[in-house]
Amino acid sequence: MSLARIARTLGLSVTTVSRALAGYDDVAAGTRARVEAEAQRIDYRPNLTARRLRSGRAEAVGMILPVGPGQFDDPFFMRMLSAIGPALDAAGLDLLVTTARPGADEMRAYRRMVESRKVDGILLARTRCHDERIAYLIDQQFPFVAHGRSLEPRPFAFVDIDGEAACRAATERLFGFGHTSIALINALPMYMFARHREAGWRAALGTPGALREVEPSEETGFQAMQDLLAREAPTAVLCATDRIAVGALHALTHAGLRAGRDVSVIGYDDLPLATYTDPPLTTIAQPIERAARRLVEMLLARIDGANPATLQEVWPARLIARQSDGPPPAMKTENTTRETHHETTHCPAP
Amino acid sequence: MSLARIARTLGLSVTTVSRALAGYDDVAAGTRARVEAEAQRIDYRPNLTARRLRSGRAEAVGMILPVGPGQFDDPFFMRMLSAIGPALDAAGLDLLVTTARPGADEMRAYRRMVESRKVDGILLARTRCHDERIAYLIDQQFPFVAHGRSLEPRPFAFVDIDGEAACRAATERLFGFGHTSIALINALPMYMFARHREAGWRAALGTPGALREVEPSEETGFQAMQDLLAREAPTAVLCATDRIAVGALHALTHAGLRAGRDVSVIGYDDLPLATYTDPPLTTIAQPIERAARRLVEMLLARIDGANPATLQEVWPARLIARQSDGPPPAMKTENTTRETHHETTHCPAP
DNA sequence: ATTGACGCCCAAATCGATTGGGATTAGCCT
DNA sequence: AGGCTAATCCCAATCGATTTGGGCGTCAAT
Repeated sequence: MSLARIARTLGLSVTTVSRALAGYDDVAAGTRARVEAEAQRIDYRPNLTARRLRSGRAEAVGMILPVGPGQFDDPFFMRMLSAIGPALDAAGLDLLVTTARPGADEMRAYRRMVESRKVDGILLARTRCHDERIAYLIDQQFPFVAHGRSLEPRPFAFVDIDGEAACRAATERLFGFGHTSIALINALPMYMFARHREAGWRAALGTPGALREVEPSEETGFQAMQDLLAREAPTAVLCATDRIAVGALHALTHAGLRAGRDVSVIGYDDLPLATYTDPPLTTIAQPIERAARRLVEMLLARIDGANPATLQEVWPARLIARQSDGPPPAMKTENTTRETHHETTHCPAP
Repeated sequence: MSLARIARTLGLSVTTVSRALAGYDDVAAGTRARVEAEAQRIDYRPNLTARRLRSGRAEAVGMILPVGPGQFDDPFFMRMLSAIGPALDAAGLDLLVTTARPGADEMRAYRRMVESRKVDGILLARTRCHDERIAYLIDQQFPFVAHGRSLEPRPFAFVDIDGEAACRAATERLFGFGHTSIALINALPMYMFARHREAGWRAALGTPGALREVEPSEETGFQAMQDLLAREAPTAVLCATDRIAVGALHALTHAGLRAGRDVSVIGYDDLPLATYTDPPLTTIAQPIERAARRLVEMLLARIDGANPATLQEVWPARLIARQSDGPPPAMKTENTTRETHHETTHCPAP
């Protein structure tokens, strides 16, 4: 309809109009000017579908959001989407979002996305230690990048945050306060990030304490903390996510304990909320937005055929000290120099 | 490549293969069986791009997420996305997500989406009283449905939650406790939902109290509450969102006051978090997921040409009573029957 | 035997943009 | 004049599926 319309109006062939607009140099300057003027006049937009059919490229990337009880409103994906959006926009790519509940549904969603050729590449988040999705995409040689590592032996492109170093630093901070047994309420060990956080916790000097593994949410954090209080009664607890930490804080309140005084709590994610818990939550901040932008860059490179082994980055996280941690009760009076609100500590790389 | 491949393998024409697969009745039963078997064998998937080009339909709907400081991780959109996903899936539609920061950027994103014909319809959320996006889409006669109403005089399809009735019920509940002056920390009045919540607050019996209007977040809720405490010192505060309420609760703690005893707080949204604040937050729950599914149904109807005036629904919200509200301090001893955890009250329709 | 009526199948056009391989013309050289 | 090059422009094929408008047998009715 459209290229043809310009061609008809100007008495040219569709070919010439197309080439004029595409910048070929076998179009006379005057002709090109006429074409451009007319295109401007009728506000011409190439039909993307036609272009896609011809070029074989979808000019879109896909992302599959896990949905289901407990994770339907995980703030994490929203932050990623927000950062990915503008980056893709700049590259002229669309973002196709599909949802799938973990399980059989999920692989079907990936297969459909790959086979239908609706997208040129896929963004994958919340990687798992043994990740069927990653194996499938590598098998298919389909371009993708992951937020997070995996135990998959074949190389793939990823950006990850160094949760191990961050958790080691957080645990050492707690040991530094004088705690002797530090519990970890972790995410399920199927998630790669959980494994890294646990490794950091274990790598810290001193004896690690009790471990709980839950699907992260306020509810599960609450329950895990209640359970810890009833059994091991730790004086410090590292939580794999802020949502877990919120539940844990509530469990403390519920038990008549005060976080930061009776029991230290450190979270992970630095949700906006974390400043406004009671007490404000010491937590670990990840540069999700920057990571998301880098993921898009990498995906473009992968689509252009870049070697995935050269596209692997691990970025540092940083600890945001607030008031939910401190010396254990027995030592309370000894240590008077508390961290100040919003102090920032950079975790060292491993 | 594909239909043609089946045709070549079977010695048929592309036409016949297409018609066999599409269920036309001018294909012999045996031929159809052979075609279907072969399609199965090579796992045939029609090329969507080609189908789209031919049919002129994009088989996709779009949604534009507002991004920018303060709202980048609003849980609201994530919940909508989660519910929209499966519904679209069932209808065979893709979801194209774009991001835009409010302002000039935003309208450009809408225009691009409409003009490029990348989508057949648009889902629009967080409506504003005077909403340029709605006006534009109506002007263009482009199918869309909104989550929320607007002051736009021309009819358009929407599902909205009756925030007015909900807020009136919440305010009356507070009056019922014996509060005499009830403040409202509202969202900015440009948002239609804010206007409705304010209307409900005003419609309740008794004298309304102080009003604050903020871009909803924990931070702004915190500041507004501090300001209220310094000036009007209300004994009850209704918050337009749970994020505001979280900030408000923190401001109370900060001031040495206890929510639910010294000052009553009611939120709105029933985030998963709300159960785990201190004290657990009395709030208003919206059926976002069901609404999102209905929005998809409506959008399909609109794409098929349905009259938007017949696609307008307002659904009730319900109050979830927890422990952040109760009688004002002076009357504390009189009232001993407190609402129990998780009690549910249905708000009457207006 | 002619005429319909089916039953089954196919060629070709179509959607809109892109592209390889010419075609045409003018200008220049020998 | 014949030959060549360069500058412009266009034909036709292509991407893959859908759809229009028949074509060609076969069989029954007239």
